[in-house]
Amino acid sequence: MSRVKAYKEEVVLENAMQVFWSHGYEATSVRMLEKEMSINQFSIYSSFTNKKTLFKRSIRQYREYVKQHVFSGLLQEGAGLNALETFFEDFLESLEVTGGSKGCLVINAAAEWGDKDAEIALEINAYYHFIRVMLKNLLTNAVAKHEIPLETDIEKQACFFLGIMQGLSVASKTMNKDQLRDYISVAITQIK
Amino acid sequence: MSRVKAYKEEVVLENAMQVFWSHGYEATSVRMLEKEMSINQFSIYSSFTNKKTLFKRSIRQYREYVKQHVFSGLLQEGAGLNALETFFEDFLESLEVTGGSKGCLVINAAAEWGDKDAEIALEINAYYHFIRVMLKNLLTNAVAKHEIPLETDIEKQACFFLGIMQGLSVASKTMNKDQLRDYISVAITQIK
DNA sequence: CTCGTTACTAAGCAAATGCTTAGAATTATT
DNA sequence: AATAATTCTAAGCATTTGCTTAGTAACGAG
Repeated sequence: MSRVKAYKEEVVLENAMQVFWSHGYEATSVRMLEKEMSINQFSIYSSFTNKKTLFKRSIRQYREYVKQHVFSGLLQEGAGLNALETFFEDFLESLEVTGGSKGCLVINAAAEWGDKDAEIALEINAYYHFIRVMLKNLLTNAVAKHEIPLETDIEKQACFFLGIMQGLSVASKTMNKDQLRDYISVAITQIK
Repeated sequence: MSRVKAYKEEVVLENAMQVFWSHGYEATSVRMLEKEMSINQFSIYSSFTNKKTLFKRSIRQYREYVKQHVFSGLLQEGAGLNALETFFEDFLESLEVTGGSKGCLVINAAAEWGDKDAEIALEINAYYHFIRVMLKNLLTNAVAKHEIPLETDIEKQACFFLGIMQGLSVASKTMNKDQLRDYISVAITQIK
């Protein structure tokens, strides 16, 4: 049935996500997108409707990305407090190479959009939900391993560490490594 | 000496700051600014050079604004842990009226700009410095009042609470009151 | 090979962007 | 009242914005 697409939506979407991640929504133009996606505007709009829809898809794509490239250690079967500490250490390590980080695409989106668009807010909350569930599993494991006290309020601590990650996302853009290390250190120490 | 300005720079700057606070840098157009500032483009450029300079001035203006309207309790002579707890409680209270908050202008700027512009990064760091100093004073008072342990690492805790505020700024845009309460509760409990 | 459907190219659209400018209006000084 | 300096009005500038469209190319089905 007719001509076939010369690109795969999943791969051009990944590229779009990277552009939005680097520049945010407003500062990303469709011209930038067509360059980085290596397709032209017609194809963008035919596959993704409009810029906002492409952005929503990028948020979902980002979630898949971090599952594989950022949170893999935290998502492993039985991951506990050690995994969390390693995650933060690795994050700090990755900083001295790059300088300031790009932060988290979704948290950047939350800062940029806030509550203004209901559909975007939905995507943001879905991402937060994913993080919170991941953290709750991890904390449950940590209790089972006796890494943290039995009476730990897991729901509460999951909200706390979600907030910590939101802080870390924006703090890592301008604050230096030592300050970030202090920040993380206090967050981890309090749960032991 | 010639014709006199029909506006005061300090008052139109305050208005400009409010627009940037509500919409961020990119999503704020010069047309929006001239409406809210009640002066036209010529006057904007003649008083503030260009959009970016106006934004930098707005960041400084915001610092003065929060000194009076947000952090007044924390800046009072001898303010300690009680003041900090009250601050967070008041913040939570203010949320159920508004729905999601606008967050902090400077933290929004950090999320939007990151490290990309050296001058903006400087303004952001100046603001962070102001917050950190305020927190250190507060924590020093708290130690003196025996509200928190004598051996408290004040530098470390100041970095921690600065991070907490960054997290709170973005979290308060989409997360609900109960989740935010959990987040704050853990942060406060750990220091006692 | 032809036909019908879909994808691609490239040009183009109106609207909005940040910023400038020519000319009129207003003021303190002389 | 005349002058010189500055502010204001409003139109206009080139460029960029998100998005569309007319024409052409590719491909599977018959």
